[in-house]
Amino acid sequence: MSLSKLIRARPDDASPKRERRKEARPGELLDAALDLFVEKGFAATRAEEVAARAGVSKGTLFLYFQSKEELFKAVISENIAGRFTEWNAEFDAFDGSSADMLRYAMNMWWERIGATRASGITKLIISEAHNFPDVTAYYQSEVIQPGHALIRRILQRGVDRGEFAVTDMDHAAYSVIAAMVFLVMSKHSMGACVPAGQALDPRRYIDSQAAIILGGLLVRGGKK
Amino acid sequence: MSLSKLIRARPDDASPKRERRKEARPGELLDAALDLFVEKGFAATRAEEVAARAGVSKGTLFLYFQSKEELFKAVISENIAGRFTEWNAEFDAFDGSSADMLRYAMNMWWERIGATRASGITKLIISEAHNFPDVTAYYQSEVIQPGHALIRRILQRGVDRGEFAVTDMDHAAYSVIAAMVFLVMSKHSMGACVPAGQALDPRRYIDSQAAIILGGLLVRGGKK
Amino acid sequence: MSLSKLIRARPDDASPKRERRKEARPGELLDAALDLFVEKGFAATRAEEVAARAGVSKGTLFLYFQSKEELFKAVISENIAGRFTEWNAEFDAFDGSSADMLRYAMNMWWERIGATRASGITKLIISEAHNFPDVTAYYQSEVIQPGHALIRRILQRGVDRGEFAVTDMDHAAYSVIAAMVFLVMSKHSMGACVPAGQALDPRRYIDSQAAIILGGLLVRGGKK
Amino acid sequence: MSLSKLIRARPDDASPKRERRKEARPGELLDAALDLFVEKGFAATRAEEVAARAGVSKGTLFLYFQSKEELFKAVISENIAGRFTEWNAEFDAFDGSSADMLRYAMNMWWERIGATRASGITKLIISEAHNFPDVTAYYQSEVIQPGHALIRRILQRGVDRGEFAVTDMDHAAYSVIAAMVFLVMSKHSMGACVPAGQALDPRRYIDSQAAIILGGLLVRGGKK
DNA sequence: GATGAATGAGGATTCATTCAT
DNA sequence: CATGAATGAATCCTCATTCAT
Repeated sequence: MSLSKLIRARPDDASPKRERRKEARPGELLDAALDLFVEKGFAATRAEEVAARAGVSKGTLFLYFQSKEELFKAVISENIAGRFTEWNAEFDAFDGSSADMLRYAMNMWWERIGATRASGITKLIISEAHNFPDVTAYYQSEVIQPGHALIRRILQRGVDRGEFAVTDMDHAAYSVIAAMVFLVMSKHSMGACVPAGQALDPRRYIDSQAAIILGGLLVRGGKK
Repeated sequence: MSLSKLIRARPDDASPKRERRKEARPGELLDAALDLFVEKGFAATRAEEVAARAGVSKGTLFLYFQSKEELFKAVISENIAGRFTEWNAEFDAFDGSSADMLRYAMNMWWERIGATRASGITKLIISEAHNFPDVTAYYQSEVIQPGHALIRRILQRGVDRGEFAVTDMDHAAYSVIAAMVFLVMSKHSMGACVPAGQALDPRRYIDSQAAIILGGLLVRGGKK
Repeated sequence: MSLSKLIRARPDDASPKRERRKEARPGELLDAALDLFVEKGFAATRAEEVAARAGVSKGTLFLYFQSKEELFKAVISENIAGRFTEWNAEFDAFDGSSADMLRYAMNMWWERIGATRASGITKLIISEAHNFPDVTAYYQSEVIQPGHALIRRILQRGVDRGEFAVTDMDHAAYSVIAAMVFLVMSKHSMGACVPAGQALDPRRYIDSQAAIILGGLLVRGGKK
Repeated sequence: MSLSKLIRARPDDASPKRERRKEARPGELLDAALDLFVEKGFAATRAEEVAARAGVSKGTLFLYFQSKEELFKAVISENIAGRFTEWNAEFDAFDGSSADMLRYAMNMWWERIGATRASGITKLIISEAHNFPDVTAYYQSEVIQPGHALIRRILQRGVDRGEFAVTDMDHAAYSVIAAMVFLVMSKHSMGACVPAGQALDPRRYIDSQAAIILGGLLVRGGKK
């Protein structure tokens, strides 16, 4: 065994660097960060690993992001928070019944968030938010609030159009959120709480939850 | 210098430290640990904090528990794992219908676990299990397995007595677990995912979930 | 796994206590200490282990010995230092030639020290003395000095009786000590520096070293 | 908050700390480590002290060496293990009699190891090997084995050329090693076992030991 | 005398972050 | 812009020693 083998070549578990792209972009860092945070947890992911997976050096990460927490916020922004504008616009243009709109919203969430890597963010927030108050605050104001607003908006539309009868708007919105949270949990974390691997079918779960929720909302005799 | 000079004549001098002592120490430590783990997370809680809250020094904690992880396992044992014997005995003696038995089980869980500090353990496992494989393994074998067995046992009893028609035992058991996990999450972690504080009424949630589950289990025309 | 198994029953590796003798004596502690110190090293032996092997509690050890270092000194005293009086007396009474006296001394050392557990003390001093200055000082004054004096005394007797011609007394004494140190090292520590297990025959080594030393001391034509 | 706000515009503020940097760091650390390990013992030397003597911070040490034990191995490699290749080459080219070769080897060892700081390593192994099995194993395979092989090689050459008559190769090799170990011990550790400071003359000791060993090896009437 | 519960100083190692190049 | 060498705060755990009982 030679001396050189006894000297740390490189920080221990720096993942195999992908081919360095000349113009390493913040985007690649965000990508790598999302993967690693979801895979290993936020606290357990080392900044250097993120940099390595993005094919840049540790220093570069901090060139673009002030801190690991800011990186997390940016990941949230990139994958969820920053898309509300687009989603809101989409709903502005929606033309069908409010029941369809709600079903559409829930399915769209599944397609664009729930079924994608982005769903891991929700899991991360649930798991680790406690230790990172800044991130929690950011998530509250940039995701929870707009998300809740979006749902209320659909419900309000139903009420305004005489389709829904809503007594407690918050509670109704909450039912929708609960379904989504539940799907995320069963996808990411329930492993530890469930013995075998019988996964829930998400589409069917969404449909059945939507049906239950609408059952409680629809004006009797009104349009479906 | 002769041997006799090396043997001490009398205690040297009184230092300024001494404290009380008991044998209820482990209990006090487990108590403090549960509180702090739930409040701050397992990883984020320092061993010394646990000791301090129990009113002892750091060293004392390690006198009773080999490591922080062992302490966690002991917390799990004390609050959940160690109580399955008692619960199993209770169900041995249960006399009513299997539907009542299931409702009773779910409500009992809420009273003894869900509504108590112990529910925090489930949250901890969901949040941090990933980083502590030993603890996860312990929880799997000492909580998940026996818990699952207990539920299956109730379902099997229903089948054996002609009350339930169960096609997929695992899936049915899973529905029960899902309800409990959901309650725990909404109590401990959903804060981050829900805007206002409209808490779900756990009793009603349990009742409604039990109704839904039983709706899928009961033999038509059979005894309720 | 029950809670009680998760709580440390007893300090980890406290050896199996021998049957507690009603009158645990310092002697048993010294015995246990010598064994353990030689086996594991002084620093690496925990006070509690010594106590356990002696069948008493940790507290009792400190009742008899002010500190672990004092215990070490007492071990030295008991096994080596304290026996010089007896040895000196023995040599006062010695009647043969000085060459025989030297051979006798070297062989006696082997029988009473080198071949016994006590030889481990020399090894300990060589290995660990550096970190325990008090012990070193004690060993110097209670073993090295009297031992050296004893050897010089033999040499001086040879000179006084016209048997030896000694030019450098210290150097001559040193040759004797070197032989003994070498035997101890080869018995206790050389393992790490020697590949196979071809042990040196100590008796023959002593004889040959004695012959060499005497070859340098004896007056030509004088009595052997 | 938009994504662009999360990306840092400029470095925040200059903190009051910065130091020099090089790539000769490992060497400086190995140097400092050898000094301190020999001076205070391996276990008794704190990692931070090594770093401080090398003029760097604690963290820097662990940047280059995975652990204190790896640092020790690297010290061994740098000072002894890594030099066997060179030594073997030197002996490949040796041209004189095998007796000269043996004398040369012993003297060369003294010059390059025995008389230098590197000799402290042997002492460390003898003293502390017991508590660090990994280091012991490394030393065995990287120093003891090749060293023994080197000596046997010289002896075998003597036999092959009809110069030596060797009955027990291991025992002969062992005699050579014993001389070297003895010198190391008298230099580093015997202090504790010898009263005054009359140091042995190493050169003369080596010569006399070589003579004795060769006395037992040389074929009578053969070439010297 | 004995006990053993309690203490707390001491040290290796990790990793986010900085900054000279 | 990018690098990566350097930093040092933070934390678990051990074990000699004390002292109330």
